Amino acid sequence: MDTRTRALNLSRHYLQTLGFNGFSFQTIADALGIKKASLHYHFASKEDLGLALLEEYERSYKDWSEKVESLPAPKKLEQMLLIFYKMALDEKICPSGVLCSDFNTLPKNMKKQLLKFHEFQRAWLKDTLRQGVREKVFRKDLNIDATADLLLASIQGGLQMARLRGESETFKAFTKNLLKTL
Amino acid sequence: MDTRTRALNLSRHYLQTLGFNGFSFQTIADALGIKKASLHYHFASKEDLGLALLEEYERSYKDWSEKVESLPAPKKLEQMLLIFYKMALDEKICPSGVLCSDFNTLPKNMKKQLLKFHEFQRAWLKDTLRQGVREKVFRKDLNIDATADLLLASIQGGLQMARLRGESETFKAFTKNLLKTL
DNA sequence: TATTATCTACCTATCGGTAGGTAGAATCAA
DNA sequence: TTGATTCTACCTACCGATAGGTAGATAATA
Repeated sequence: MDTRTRALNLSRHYLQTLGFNGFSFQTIADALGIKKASLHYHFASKEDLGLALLEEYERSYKDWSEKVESLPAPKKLEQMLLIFYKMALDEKICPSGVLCSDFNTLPKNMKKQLLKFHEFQRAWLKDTLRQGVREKVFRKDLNIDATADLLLASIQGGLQMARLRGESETFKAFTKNLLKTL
Repeated sequence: MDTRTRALNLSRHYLQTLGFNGFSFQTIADALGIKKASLHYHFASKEDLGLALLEEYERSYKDWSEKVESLPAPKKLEQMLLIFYKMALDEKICPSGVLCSDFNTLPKNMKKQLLKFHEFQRAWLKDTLRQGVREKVFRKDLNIDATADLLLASIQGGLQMARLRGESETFKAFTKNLLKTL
C-alpha cells in the first residue's frame, strides 16, 4: 500500500478516536515511520488532509449505497446500522459527529465539505424512508424529515454516548428500539 | 462579579462553541483583560478549570431539577427541551456532546466527572419517564432504558446537527416529533 | 536524466505551566 | 492606634513541548 493511502487510513483512525485537533502530522508520520516533512509531500496542509478524508468518507458512502440499492427499505436501514454497530464496538464515533463538535475550529472548506457529506446522508435516509412507506412496511403517516433527522442525530449522539459509557450494547439496544417505531 | 466567576462564564461559552481544546488560558485571559499567568492564580491547571466547569454544570442541573420536581412528567420534559432549544438558538452544543467528542483527549478526572454528570442526567430522565408511565400519560409498555438513551443521544446529536446546518428549527421539529411517540 | 519520495534542518506561533515579584487590602499583636 | 505581617490578585518574564509549515539537499527509480 502506498504511503498516501496508509496515511489516510491512519488519519481516519485518529480522527474517529481523538478528533481532528487531537492528532497532528507528527502523530501520523511517527506511525508511518517517516518524517513529518515528508508527509507534507503528500498533503500540502492539514486542511488538505482533512478534505481528502471527507471526500473518501463521501465516496465510500456512495459506493455502499449503490451496493444496497436493490434491497427493501428496512434491510437498507439494518445494513446501515450494522456499519455503526461496528464503529461502536471499535470505540469509535462517526466522522460527522467528531467534526460537528469541532465545527467552529475547522477551515472553511472543511465546513463546506462536511455539510455536503451530511446532506448526502440525509437525502439518502429520506429516500429510504419514502421507499419504505411506498413498500407499505413503514407507517403511512411517517414524518419523513423529522424521522431522518432523528435517525441521524441519535446515531451521532449514540455513538458518542456509547464510547463515554464504554458499552457498545447501549447503542445497539436503543437503535433497535427506534427502528421498531417506523 | 469576581474574576473567577467571569472566567468560568467565558470558559463555558468557549467550551460550547469551540470545544475544550479549542480555547486556551490565553483566550480567557485576553477576554478578561488580565494576563494568562494571573488566570493560574484562580485555576491551577486547565484540568482544574475543566473540573470546575463540569461541577458547575452538574450543580445547576440539580438546582433546575429541584425546581421542576412537582410538575407532571410531560411538562418536565418540555421544560428540559426548552433549555436545549435556547442552546440551539445560540448556536451552541451541549457540554456533554462537546466533551464526548474530545473524550480521549481529556484528563482522567474530567472523564470521570463527565461520566458522573451523564449518569445523573440519565437517571433523572429514567425517573421522569417512569413517572409519566405511572401518571398514565406515557405508553404503558414504554422501554424506559432505551427511551432515555434515545432522548439523550438525539438531543446531543441534534444540537450538533442544528449548528452544522445553521438551523435551530430542525432541532425543535424532530424533538417535538419524538415527544409525541412517548 | 527527470521524477518521485524522502530526508535534515529550520521557522514562527502557541500551548500549558512556573518562578519570582509587587501594590494594596486585611489581619493581628503590642 | 500603630507597626509588622500575611493574603489577594495581579504582574513580567520565562520554560520545554508541540503545532503547522517551509527550504533545500538527497536517495531511489523509471
